[in-house]
Amino acid sequence: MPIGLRLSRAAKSVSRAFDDALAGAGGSLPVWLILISLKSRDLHNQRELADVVGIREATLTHHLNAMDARGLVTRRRDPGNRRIHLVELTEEGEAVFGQLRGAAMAFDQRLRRDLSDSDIADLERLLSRLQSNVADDDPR
Amino acid sequence: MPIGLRLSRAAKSVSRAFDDALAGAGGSLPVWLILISLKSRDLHNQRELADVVGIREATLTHHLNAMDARGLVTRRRDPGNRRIHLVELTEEGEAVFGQLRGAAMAFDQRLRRDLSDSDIADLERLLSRLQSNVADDDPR
DNA sequence: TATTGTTATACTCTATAACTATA
DNA sequence: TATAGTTATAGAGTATAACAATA
Repeated sequence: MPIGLRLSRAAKSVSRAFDDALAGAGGSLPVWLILISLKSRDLHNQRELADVVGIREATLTHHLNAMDARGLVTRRRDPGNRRIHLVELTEEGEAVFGQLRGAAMAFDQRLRRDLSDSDIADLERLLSRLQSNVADDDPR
Repeated sequence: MPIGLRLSRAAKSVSRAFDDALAGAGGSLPVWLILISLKSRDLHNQRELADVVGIREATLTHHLNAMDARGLVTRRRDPGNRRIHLVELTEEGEAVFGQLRGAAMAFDQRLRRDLSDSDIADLERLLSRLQSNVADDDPR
């Protein structure tokens, strides 16, 4: 079987299970990616955030609007450069982040079941290889 | 980094590149999965086809409608059990299948670049493990 | 003019529920 | 009643293009 198809099928199963886990904790994959990016990286504008998450700026705006409506984030102008919107987590946003992190960690435990550290290292190495093998054709 | 996130990111990159490759050959992932399933398996009804592809029956009907409109497949009643619709490739469907197979094989070559047979075997083993680790929660 | 982000719009994939036809 | 498939509808995620605000 083509390795792309194999990866695609595994990723579909795993992604769906992960989506379910995140949904059970009040989130979704894009919301989780946005929250964890905001928490763990020093991002200077929405363009960088969109890049990290792997989506377009307009798509990010769409998600931020929904997260704003849910009270998870606020956007305010950067006084130093008023074109830039500083995205910040609200208290509710922090709470949801904690929930999702818990769900993601539990999911990770389940995923790693029966896998040794060296298995994980192999997997990460192989996934990185695959990713770099298509990188030239995936400039998004 | 959580292994689910790592897989998710790799799969996103690879899937997008694969989608692009298939789109360049006149198809898409679901169309390719449906065509290859029809060609390589002995399926008895649409329920089985949907299962193999990993989608719902109604979702499959949606794709078959589009493929029918494009002239890739025909559906006719099974004379032995008129509830069953036999899905068959048209000449055009065969041609598109060939195109997509070519694109998929070329993509696979690119994906395997610098990977040994044993790397591929490792990857398949690890992906299978991940898949089985979430299988109980992914009955779709 | 260039940069940052939003709005408007639309597409793809997916799903659930209700339905038709057949057994 | 049960099975096979379709239709109707909707929702999530994504994208492009045109726009407004700021520099």
